[in-house]
Amino acid sequence: MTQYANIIVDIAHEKVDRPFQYRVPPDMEGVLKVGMEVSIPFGRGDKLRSGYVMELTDRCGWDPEKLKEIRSVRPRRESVEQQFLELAHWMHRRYGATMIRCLKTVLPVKQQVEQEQQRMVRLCLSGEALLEQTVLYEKKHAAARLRVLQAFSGRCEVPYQAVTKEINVPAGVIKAMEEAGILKVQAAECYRVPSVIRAALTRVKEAPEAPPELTGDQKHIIGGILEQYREGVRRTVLIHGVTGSGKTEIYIRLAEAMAEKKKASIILIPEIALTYQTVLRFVRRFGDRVSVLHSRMSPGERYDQFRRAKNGLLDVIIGPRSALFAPFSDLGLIVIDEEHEPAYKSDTMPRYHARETAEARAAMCGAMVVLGSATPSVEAYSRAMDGTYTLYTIRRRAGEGRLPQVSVVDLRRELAEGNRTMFSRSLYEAMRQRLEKKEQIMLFLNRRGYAGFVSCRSCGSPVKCPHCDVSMTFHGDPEGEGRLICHYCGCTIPMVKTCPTCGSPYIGTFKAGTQQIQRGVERLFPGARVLRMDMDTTRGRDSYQNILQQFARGEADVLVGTQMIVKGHDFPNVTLMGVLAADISLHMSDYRAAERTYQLLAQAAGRAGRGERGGQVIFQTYQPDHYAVRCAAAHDYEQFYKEEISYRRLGGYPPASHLLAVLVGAAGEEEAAALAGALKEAALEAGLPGSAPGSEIPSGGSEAAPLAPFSEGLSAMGPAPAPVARVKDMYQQVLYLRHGSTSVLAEAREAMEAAFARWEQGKNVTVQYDLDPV
DNA sequence: AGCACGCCGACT
DNA sequence: GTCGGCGTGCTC
Repeated sequence: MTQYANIIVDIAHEKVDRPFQYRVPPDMEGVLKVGMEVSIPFGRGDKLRSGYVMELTDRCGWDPEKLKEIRSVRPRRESVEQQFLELAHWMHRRYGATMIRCLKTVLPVKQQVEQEQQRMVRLCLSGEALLEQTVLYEKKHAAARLRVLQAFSGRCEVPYQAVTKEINVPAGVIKAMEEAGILKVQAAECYRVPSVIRAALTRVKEAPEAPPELTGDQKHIIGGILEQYREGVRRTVLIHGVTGSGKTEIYIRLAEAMAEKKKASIILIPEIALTYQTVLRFVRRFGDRVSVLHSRMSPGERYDQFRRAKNGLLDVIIGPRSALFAPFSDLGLIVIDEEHEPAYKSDTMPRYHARETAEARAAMCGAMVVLGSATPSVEAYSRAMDGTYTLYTIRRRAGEGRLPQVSVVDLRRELAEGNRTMFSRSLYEAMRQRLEKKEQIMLFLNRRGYAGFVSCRSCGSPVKCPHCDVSMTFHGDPEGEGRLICHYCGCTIPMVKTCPTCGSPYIGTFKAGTQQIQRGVERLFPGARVLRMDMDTTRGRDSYQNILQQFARGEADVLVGTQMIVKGHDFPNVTLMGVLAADISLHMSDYRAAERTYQLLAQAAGRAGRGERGGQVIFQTYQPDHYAVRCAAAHDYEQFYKEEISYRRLGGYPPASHLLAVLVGAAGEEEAAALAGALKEAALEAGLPGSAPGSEIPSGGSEAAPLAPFSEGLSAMGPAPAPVARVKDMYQQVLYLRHGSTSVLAEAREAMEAAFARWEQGKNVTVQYDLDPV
């Protein structure tokens, strides 16, 4: 079957950075696997080069006569590259992106443009000898060589790139000159140290500080994890600890224990959570053996950190999900802080999830994964509940801090009693008191899921899809006629005039922005200084930090903002946190709506009263009885989880099953729908087993043990117009496939890929796959 | 990247 | 002629 192999040759140059096809010798069939390193003849002359098997196939895409044969399989190297190849292959199978895309995600090594600039050409001649050589070349009319010599006028080193690109000298000439002893090419190994690290290093030198005393909880957890590690158990650990419970200190101690064993650690954080304070704490303990990655770094600077990791100069790297691919050859620990954050899911192909990928990488090199969150994802917590993960819970905060008192205000009541403003009477009263006492206030407008959601202002009910139990989305002119669409199954109904639950006419789309709220506060409390933080006011480079610092310095009394104000920094003078419409995010047309709402509300509640003054939190909501609101107010994650997981089981949503989103794009609306329909047919008719025990794609032993699968067979929802139905004049349709096993979904994907290859009508069609989309 | 091929002017 | 050197194009 697999007579041909697509192979990438191990030459770092764009010109050959694509697969070449080779014949698989008969005796290698069955032995040869994707990811293996092989010896192949490449180019003229029959010198053998090394290459990596990208794909095995029975289709020949070249003149069969001209194909060369693989010579031999190279012995498996225990290198990081080998591990990453395996990891790329795992991603390819699990997430369905092309092998090359997976490789590029995993091996940032191929971006050697920057590194090329590091390569220097040095002149070995001087004075007399140089002059002699120049005369000789002039005589021979060796123009290229003369150009090289001229390039050295006034300096003794020239970048290699400058010689080949700018003065257009062939690499062969440089090589010949090097062999003649005129030049020397050398790679200058110098690393740029990120400025944050440099600043922290000076600070630490000037003001050293002893590591903090551990609390009982911390000691217990660190001891437990290290004991599990010593015993060779590599079960993922989930630390469920409220904000301020000292999780960072646990990560630091674990990384220290690893460093003692000469093993490296990767600390993943959501981009926004990386603060100078965190970096400083790590630098105090690891000095220059810790580094960071962040989005403001240039590709070269980022790559330098990877090189430091590869060359054994680092014990710890801190960064966003891409830090997962730091090339440590001896990795001991991967920490994922704020594990529930949606930022851990990639939004480009391959759409991998950092949690799953971390587990896959850890399994390949014997490392351990530790997750931390104050509001764990339902996926992670369900694994803790079924024993796949080890769970540690910290209920107390590390310092004196107490959890703030949360009160829930029913906005339906306010409406019924004639209050049509955005501020309930109790929020108004609380704000008045704080302003009088010169304490600070944060107002959080939960805008996630804001677009197009329709709900009743009398009873609080959103309009839900009759089939899918998720909120429907309004499409059309807000003032005129419109329709409601379910983005899971495509079900469409005309816009309702009265509430289907209570019959009230007060139903419609929610209209309020941070700007209106800012104006509202200024009108109600003239003299109050109000700062606003949202997408509009944080467009500039440092505006995000600037606004937070202004507020921290006490230059404003009220900070109004969207999600970005609930994560991050502590403001000891903030004693009131108001959430203006706690339930908005419940209306996202997404099965994760309740989970996201709980997380945002819990985070918001954690923002107030971090100082010794204690704090008050007010949730305004149209749905005070919803469990996400109720449980967040009571700081009761366990209760929230119980209600949420039963809803997921009932609806057959992850983690009770797995969903594969298929995003189809085409130039025409009909074509997109037709292709999506054809793919659905192909998947359902592939004759896939209802359930296939033991056939899961391995993911480091932590694949969800299916919790009472929703239904035995493969089922499909849709196709429906995608939430953003038209992107760059391409019509998008989305189709969902559901099954308890990711490997069955992978097979379904293969069937769809085959159907897609057959389609090719109009050419301008795209398909993207997204496993367990966020 | 690395190699061969075709081209060009210079010199035994 | 042919040799040393240059620039280009191709590699399954």
